[in-house]
Amino acid sequence: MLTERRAAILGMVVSEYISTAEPVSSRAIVARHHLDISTATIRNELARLEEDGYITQPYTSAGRVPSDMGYRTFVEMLMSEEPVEAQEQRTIEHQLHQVMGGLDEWLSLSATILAGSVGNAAVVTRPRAASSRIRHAQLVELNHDTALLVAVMDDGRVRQRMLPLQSPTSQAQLTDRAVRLNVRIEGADARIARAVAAELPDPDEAATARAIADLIDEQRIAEETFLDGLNAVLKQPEFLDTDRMLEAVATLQAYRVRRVLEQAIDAQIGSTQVVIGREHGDDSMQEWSMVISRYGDEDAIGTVAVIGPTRMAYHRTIPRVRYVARLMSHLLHEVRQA
Amino acid sequence: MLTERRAAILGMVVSEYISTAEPVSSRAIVARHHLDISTATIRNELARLEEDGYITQPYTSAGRVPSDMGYRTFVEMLMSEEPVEAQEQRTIEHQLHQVMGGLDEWLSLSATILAGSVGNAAVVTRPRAASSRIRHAQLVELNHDTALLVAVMDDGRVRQRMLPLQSPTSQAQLTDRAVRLNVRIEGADARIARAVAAELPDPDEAATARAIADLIDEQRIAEETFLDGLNAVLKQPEFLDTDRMLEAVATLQAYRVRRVLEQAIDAQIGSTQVVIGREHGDDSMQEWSMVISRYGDEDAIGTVAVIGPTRMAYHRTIPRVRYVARLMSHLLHEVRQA
DNA sequence: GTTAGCACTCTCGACTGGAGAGTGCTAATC
DNA sequence: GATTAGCACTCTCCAGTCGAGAGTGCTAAC
Repeated sequence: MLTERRAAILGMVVSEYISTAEPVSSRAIVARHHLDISTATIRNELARLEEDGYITQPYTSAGRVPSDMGYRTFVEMLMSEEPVEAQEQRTIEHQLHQVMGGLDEWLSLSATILAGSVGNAAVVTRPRAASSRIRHAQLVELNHDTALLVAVMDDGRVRQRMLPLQSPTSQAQLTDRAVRLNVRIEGADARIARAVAAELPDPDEAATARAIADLIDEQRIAEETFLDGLNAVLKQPEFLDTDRMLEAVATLQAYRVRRVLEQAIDAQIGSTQVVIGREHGDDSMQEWSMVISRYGDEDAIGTVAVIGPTRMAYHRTIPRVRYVARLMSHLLHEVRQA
Repeated sequence: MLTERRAAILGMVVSEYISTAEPVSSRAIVARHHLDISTATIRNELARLEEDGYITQPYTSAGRVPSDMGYRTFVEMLMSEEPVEAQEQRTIEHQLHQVMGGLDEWLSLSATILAGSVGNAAVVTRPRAASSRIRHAQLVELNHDTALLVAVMDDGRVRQRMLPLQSPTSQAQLTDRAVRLNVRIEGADARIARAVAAELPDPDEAATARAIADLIDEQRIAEETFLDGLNAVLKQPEFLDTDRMLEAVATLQAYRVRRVLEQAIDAQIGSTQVVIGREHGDDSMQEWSMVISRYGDEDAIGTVAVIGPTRMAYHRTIPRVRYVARLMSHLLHEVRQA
């Protein structure tokens, strides 16, 4: 049973370990918190905590290190979140508002900002429409037998694709064709676009509509991710070893990270999910934690996440991920609002 | 003076060191090449080569390691390029042609392919127009007081920007405005677009033209880079040390790499430039080499480069960089051809 | 239940002492 | 004069050792 005192001691072990990265000794606990009980008492409690699986010893007679379960308990019950100060909020918003480029710049920048703010790697995915629709299509002549199809999607994203043409077509004709197509497919999802394609007699026009349908589909599937903060993570003491560092680089760039984001897809917007170490299904992620938050609205959903070693400053990271996610929701709303 | 025999020995030292990453001993040279001269003779020659600055010793009585000048001589005079076999060419082209996405996908993929092919990091920059021009603009309604400006550039790149509107405008009006604008600014560079803006009485139309001018300018300046192969580089034995590895990650992600690419801007298209170690102006690049090639034509120029430790398989890297650059030129030509 | 005291365990850094690789030099040889 | 065998010398690298130090678990007393 986790008595009140034991819980308090666990909290001290976790936060001490988070800040020092060194196994925590009974003496360190007493000294740091000026406790009125002796180190021996602490040791007794530590022994119980270890028995119950909250902490472990790297080797006999070393200090204690939190287990995944220890971190979990810390996150759920013990920590108090460190709020994002008004000053920091202003700095972040300022940085983000300076870029009037487009969605991509925002996403990339927000990953950079978040990574910097928490000292670990950050991933931001492009928002993905629950059901993607096209807003507007345009055709631009590239050469006599190729056009560029530019499609603006529901969520403000712009996609393009080259389109081989059966018969030579001028820019005027292409514009005309786009205008006619737009009337029929504006607001269409992939299924409707394909239905429209089937009805069109002209092979080039039908191909255009099919290409649009493909783009809508891809839009729904492709989840592009923006990663930053590799340097910050690699400086963490857990990677002070070339093998671990290489592994870390590989892990962060691998597909696995996206898998985790996928799995968190059922999370509520606004809520923040924490996945700690072995809680990942994936073995290769067992030394990593992720703090994940969804942003967007019922129509399009993206993900903001921070990745780092399980020894992560959860009390700082969680509110910051949540804050950036909320910010991204607002930004996205501004763009999507029709 | 670099006698013929001495040059031959230098070549052996360099290629041996490139493949083993170990200081090369006199014995290794004789053994590897079944020479009929003794190790003592080799040692005499090595002493001369060292005196002349082509090689160095990491410490007294260790084997020899090429200096930057040694590599330079190797690249200029001694090596014979290893051609890209037909089989490899086919594989690369196949991979590249499978993506019918757009310029960005090509660039990113070509960096990945090149990195994989040479076992080092590769950078590909987006082609930058010598003088950028707009081909086509389109306006899409986002909400009642914001429109999305989508501009297709001369080189097939699509740029977008949100545009605040003074007065509410319907999509029909926006389309109409775009059509009128296109007549005036198609093919315009930034200067002309600005001149057009000055003549337009409607403030929203003028703002649109100005935004287009800005996009054209940015188009010319922004040199987005696609980097891949971080993992491959970090596996090189020169980074078998956490400090060096961290430094390597930082160097590769830093702005410096782009500086080097900028400096190589005067290179001829088709030619391949090699910058070795201290030949970089930058101190922090003194352990790195880059093989750089330009691609494109007189209208738009991009860069393909490989980055790795000075101990790089130049004879393999140079022809592969050249080959990929040529390939990119062709691809770009297909897109740009009007 | 708490605590002082103490023996015990384990890591870590410093030190040491070859073994091995490779050179430079000298003197003999072609 | 170039080449080569022989050998002393230098330096690295690795394995082993040792002691200091940190921290625990246990016991016995409070």
